[in-house]
Amino acid sequence: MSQKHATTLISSLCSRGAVCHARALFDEMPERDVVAWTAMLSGYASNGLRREALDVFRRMVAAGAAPNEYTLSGVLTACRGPCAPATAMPLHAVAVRRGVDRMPYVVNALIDSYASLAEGVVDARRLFDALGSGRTAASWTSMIAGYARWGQERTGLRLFKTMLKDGFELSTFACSIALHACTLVIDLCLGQQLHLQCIKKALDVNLAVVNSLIDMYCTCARILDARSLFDGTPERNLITWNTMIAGYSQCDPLMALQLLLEMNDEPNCFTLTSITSACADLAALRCGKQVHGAVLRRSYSDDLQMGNALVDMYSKCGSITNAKNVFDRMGCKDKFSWTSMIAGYGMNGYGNEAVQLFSSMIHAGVHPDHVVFLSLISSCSHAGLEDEGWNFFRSMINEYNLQPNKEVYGSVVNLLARAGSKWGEYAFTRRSLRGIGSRKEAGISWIEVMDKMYSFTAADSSSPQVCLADEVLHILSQHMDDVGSEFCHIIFKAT
DNA sequence: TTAGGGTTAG
Repeated sequence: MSQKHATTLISSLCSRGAVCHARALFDEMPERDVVAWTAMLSGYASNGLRREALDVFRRMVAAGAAPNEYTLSGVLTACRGPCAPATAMPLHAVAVRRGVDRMPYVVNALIDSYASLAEGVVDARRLFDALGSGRTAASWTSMIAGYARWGQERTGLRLFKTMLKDGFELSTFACSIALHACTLVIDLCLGQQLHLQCIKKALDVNLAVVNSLIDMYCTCARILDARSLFDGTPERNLITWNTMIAGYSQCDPLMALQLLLEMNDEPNCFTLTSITSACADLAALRCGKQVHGAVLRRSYSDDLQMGNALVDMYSKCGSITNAKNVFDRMGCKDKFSWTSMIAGYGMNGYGNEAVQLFSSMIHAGVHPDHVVFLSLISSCSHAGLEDEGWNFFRSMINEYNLQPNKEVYGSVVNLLARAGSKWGEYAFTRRSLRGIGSRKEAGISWIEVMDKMYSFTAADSSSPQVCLADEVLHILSQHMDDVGSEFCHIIFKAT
């Protein structure tokens, strides 16, 4: 077999996923030119075998074969994202040395690789700007996707509009990325405009576009629009099902379970995470345990998001021992894992455990946010740990420089109101809160509410909660909507 | 004979 034929065969085998056969053939080749090396490494890269792709590249260089523009764009594909086996920079240097760094495919692959890391977005933009009129549709989409990926969705959407102004046709790629950006910033209006454009240009037959549309409608609380698209799609893939199930798990958990039963595909890790979350919302412990069994059978236990969802589910189902078991077995934990477990302790009345776990979290080097403090203060409130809760509130502001949001204020008010007879000990409340500064929420300053509560308490310390009730309820009825629920809970209990 | 961009979970 000639080298040319062998190379064609390697490429063909890889495109069908038969990478091992391709590699066997590659190893048997007596001689390999740059095309053969490139076919092998690109084959690995396109099958997600990134380390292998990079390994072939290194062996190729060691063997003295000179990489060309095809090689560079192939190996750069393997070097995207935070888990990439290498970063773009050394490959960029190779491309410069070989004189191929300005070739369109190579530049686009470089933009894509740089923009796959948060710290590389600026470098990607520099390359993108330098391209000028040499930009292709792929340059635009890689750059827009880079912005959307790293929290600069608005910049991405502005670039998307510039792209259209510059005369580039709306492609399925650009459209799905732009829709994803709309989803991230919850821009239903732009999302709907894009939907209309999709219909006009017949892009709505593309599954990635449809999936992005479904996701956008689910996130923008238009579940019926999402469902109508879902029902109207003749071809659905696992992502379509997962997106719809995830949408339902947020607003109609029973329907999420129903959809799982209708699904023909084998559920994956994404599916089971959403289903676990649906079970959590329904407090359906038996169902949740079955899902956990399915997770174990499929070896999804090591997945971080899956673990977090299971901790949350067991916590909300009141099974704190199971929650802790899952938490302890998690090989890798993030902020959400700790928050779910702390909140789990709190909602099940284990205030001391929540406080201890917070210490462990700090010890583990995880930086707390509003949600952690909200869980903690709420845990302390439920467990009668007023002093601890109040100290956490102060530490949130003074040590961690976090401005309390309305939920945290609500929880603190709850904490103080529950203190009951100890209320007098919090005489410093008003002064301390004044120090924080006034915060207007829904037309009323929380400080004003706290002031009111304080003044009524001071006026009749024998029955502070009852005294609070009428006045606070009056304020709430005039100015509060959803944020008042925590107050109302206290008030109804007190009166 | 070798190369590119997109969509799903807490």
